[in-house]
Amino acid sequence: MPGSTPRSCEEVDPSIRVVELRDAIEYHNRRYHELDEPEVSDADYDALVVELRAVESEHPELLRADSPTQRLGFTPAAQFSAVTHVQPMMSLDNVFGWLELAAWDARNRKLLEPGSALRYVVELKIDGLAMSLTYSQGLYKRAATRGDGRVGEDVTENVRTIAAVPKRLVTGDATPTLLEVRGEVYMPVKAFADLNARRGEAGEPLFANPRNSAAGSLRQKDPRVTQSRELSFWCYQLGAVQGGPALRSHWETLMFLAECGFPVNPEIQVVDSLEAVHELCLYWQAHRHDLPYEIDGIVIKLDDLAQRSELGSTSKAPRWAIAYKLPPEERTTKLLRIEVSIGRTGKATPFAVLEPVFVGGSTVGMATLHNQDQVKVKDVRPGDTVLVRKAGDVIPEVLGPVLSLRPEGLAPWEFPTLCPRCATPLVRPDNESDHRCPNIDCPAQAFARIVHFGSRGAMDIEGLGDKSVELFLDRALLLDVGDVYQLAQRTDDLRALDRYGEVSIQNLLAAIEKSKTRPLGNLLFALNIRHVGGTVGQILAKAFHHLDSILDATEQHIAEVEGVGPIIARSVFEWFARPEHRQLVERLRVAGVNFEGPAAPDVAQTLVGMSIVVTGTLAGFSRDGAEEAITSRGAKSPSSVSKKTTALVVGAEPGASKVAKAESVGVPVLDEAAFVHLLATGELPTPVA
DNA sequence: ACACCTCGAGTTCT
DNA sequence: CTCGAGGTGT
Repeated sequence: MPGSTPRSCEEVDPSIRVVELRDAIEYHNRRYHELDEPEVSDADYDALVVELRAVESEHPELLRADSPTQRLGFTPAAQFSAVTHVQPMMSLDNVFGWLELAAWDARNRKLLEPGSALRYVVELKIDGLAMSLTYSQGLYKRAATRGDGRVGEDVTENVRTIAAVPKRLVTGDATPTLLEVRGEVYMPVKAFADLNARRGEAGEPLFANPRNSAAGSLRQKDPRVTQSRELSFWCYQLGAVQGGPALRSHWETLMFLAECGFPVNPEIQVVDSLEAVHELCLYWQAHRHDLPYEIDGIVIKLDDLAQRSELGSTSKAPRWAIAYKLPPEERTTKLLRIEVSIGRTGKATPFAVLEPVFVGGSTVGMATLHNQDQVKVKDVRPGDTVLVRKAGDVIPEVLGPVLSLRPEGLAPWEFPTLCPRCATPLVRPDNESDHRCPNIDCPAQAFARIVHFGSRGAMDIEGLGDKSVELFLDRALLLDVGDVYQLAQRTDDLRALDRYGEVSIQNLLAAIEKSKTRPLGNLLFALNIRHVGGTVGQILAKAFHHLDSILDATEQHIAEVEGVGPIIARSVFEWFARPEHRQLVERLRVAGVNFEGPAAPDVAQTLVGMSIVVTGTLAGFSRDGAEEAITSRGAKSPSSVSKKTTALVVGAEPGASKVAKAESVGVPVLDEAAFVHLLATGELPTPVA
């Protein structure tokens, strides 16, 4: 039996010893796992593995990708370093129906030689994570996420644990020296359900959907966790390749990949008419849930590789492929009851409490109904079966009742007359559509005010989220916004709370201390003045420079500010006129909160007069960071595209509606590189035809 | 008076 | 994201 020889590296040629050890470990692995007849104790087995790892780390040149130390995920990932893709991983343009699909096809035919016959490969768009796998001399070398398309994360060690990903390719005599493939890592619905069941039992938070679950499983520090998650993989595209066979069509490519040992989805089909493509799209639209994994669309690719290179790509996406997006899913569920929540300004918002239903990738239990009129227009009643969908893929929306299923004699819903929290009669002013709780001391309002005070864009106090605020209110550590800066004097009470150790207390107090330096615009936003949001807060800060100037200003004076009309002016003036608000301001002053206007701009004002909208995820900026980069250079950054928008910056996974709007009104669309250039120089890239 | 942009506010789930 | 409504320009 191999492996029983003495194990000093000095006595034995390491290159021979490595082979002995590998063979021995493989041998015992088989006895253990396949034959269920182990010959050695676990400790002896472990010793072999330890020795192999030691030899390999002393002689890295002997390390091989198919070594058991690698395959079994023993090596923890070195924390996801960045990988620049050899060929960028582009996203696909979307179409939403036959007309757009036909338009895509018509454009292709125009660009290709007249009368060319087209064949299409129709693939499922798996809802997982796009991945680039690299093989060197037929051995698994590296896995990288798509990232922003140009640079992704190195997840080699985690992906190595996925059984469906081949570690050694089955190639005949023609092993490509380098092979890069693209595919999707996903979690089968069954594995997802099992995982969540286990997590539920263990009291761990549940994953919302298989996609998030797969993403979370891949981002594990310890590959053994990834290994336990039953991830799988479909391969759908060949990337860079050196020394492979000559391929003329995508279908041939897929066959080649399958021969190499890559899992290729069995549902992939080749058809030669666009009508047939569309038929398949409609088929999958109806049968998406028959599959053991989730899909979010259909991908259509031109089969002929020569035609593909003739068509080429735009900066964003290849012309030769398109994603047929499945329409947002609609489901019916029971409307259990309608409740009313009270916001920080006292606004009473009705919302639907639903029997939880899985729609569009997550389980929905609640959905806003906006106001009384909306409830009336939709005519939804507690007890109804209602149609629910995702608006913009995220926010659940109640579309309306299924009248045929309405129980007999179901009464319309009446807006409550009393505040659900403090029982003060709700008021609805004439000509307004909102009900409000007029009681400024309503605990529901105080709660929402404090949460808002600490939120991002306002005083930005980490550790003062809704959970903590709820707890502090409950223990009377806070009554309202003004008490936040007195928390530092209540450390003994904080320590008495179960969930608060010394570290979290110090973190919270440090965050509160830091918030005292926020600029005036943030403070104004934080104060919960009606009609003063982030933007108006900045406008007022720019106009007055100091909180005391606003305190002293007349209503007319405030209304003269550009962008502030009579209604906002009155709201601001009346807010500062109230004694309890004056008192709050003095408490903030005593605590040492900064009252002064925006710091003088220390970046070049390259974007004055522009209006730049951002959508999707950028690699180098957070959402707020991008906005900050824009506004600090003198431009506006509204959240929607209009004719006046200077440019739309598109990151990964952009909002489709914004991109569509920008294209329809002719607003230039920039990628991140162009955005960076714009920030630095104020120049838009010259449009390419 | 009207059209059109913007903004505020509340919202869901991770 | 959606709705309502404020601000501005015609």
